[in-house]
Amino acid sequence: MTASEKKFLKLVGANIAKLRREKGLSQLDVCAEIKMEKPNLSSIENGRQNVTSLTLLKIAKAINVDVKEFFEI
Amino acid sequence: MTASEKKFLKLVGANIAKLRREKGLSQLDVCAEIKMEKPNLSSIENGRQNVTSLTLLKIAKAINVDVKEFFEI
DNA sequence: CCAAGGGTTATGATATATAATAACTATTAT
DNA sequence: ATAATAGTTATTATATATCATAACCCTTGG
Repeated sequence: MTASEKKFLKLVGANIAKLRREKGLSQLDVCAEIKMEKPNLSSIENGRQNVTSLTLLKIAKAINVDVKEFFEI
Repeated sequence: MTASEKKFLKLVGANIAKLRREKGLSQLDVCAEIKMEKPNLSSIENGRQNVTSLTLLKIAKAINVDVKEFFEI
């Protein structure tokens, strides 16, 4: 994994966390809705995971945003 | 995989293919640049693959668009 | 003090994305 | 007719995302 790839995953994760908080949701709230364990969401929000499209879709639905918002710079 | 998830992957794949063609690139052009085999790109463009963020990043770079464009409805 | 809520880190099992090859169709050019 | 270009389908091996559990660090409230 290159440095720019790491940076990219960090950005995606940070965007998810930011949007989630703006909606007043905890990691646990989101996890409950999409049946994900909180360590895994944490891992994604911290950019340690090369998350798949469908996982992004589930998260986006849970926090009521469009997936594309996760990729805003 | 639910029907709406399938639909979502189809949309992402169709967006990739559309943007690639708009840039005048063949699947092989993109594959050469990102060292991917053409059956795999075909699989993604046809929505048969739950593509990861980093793979989307590579494709986006190769066709010179932002990843978020792959998620436009 | 201790319990609860929110988040992180580490780790192992299982499912699946990716990488790779071969064979196929269809179209276009020689 | 045949060679080349563009794309698809099928299949296998390997890498890794996901799922799951346990243990930890805060901060805040009782």
